[in-house]
Amino acid sequence: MSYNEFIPPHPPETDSVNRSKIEFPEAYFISDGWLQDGPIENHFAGSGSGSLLIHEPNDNRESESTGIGGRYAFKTKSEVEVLDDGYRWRKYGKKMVKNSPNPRNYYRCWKEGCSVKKRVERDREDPSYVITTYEGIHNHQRAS
DNA sequence: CGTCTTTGACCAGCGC
DNA sequence: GCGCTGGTCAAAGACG
Repeated sequence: MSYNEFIPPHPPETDSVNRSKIEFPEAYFISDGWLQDGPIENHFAGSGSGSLLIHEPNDNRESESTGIGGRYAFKTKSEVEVLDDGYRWRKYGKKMVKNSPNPRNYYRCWKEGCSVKKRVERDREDPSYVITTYEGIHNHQRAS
């Protein structure tokens, strides 16, 4: 298993019946510095060291079509905060946030027309943890 | 030499 | 209205 196999989470298939259900058909997350394979919901259901912090699906139809949608935050244990997850990320900002001695980094998907953003920040309590927030949906396949 | 990060400045929203 | 705070821009430089 390598970092190249990591597929960032993306919003679940919209289910008109039960929107609150969280499904990540082929998403993975990082735990203890290693990639875990399998659906994210399985890991979060268990007692893994990673955890889903927030999940904010966007019910706006317009945003569904444009690919700008849900927001997902993950708290994972990892040495590195920037890794090759199959997408190319361009760092565009760094900021010191209040209430934390650690900087927060801002990344945007390299692909033009794809407005997916991610935000990486170390846990204030335990610096060995990294909090990653994904925002939006990739409107393209993973590009090497 | 091209690509990507760095970093301070800039901007917009919000509370006072 | 003003200043703080979080988010973004863009020029310059690091790095292979």
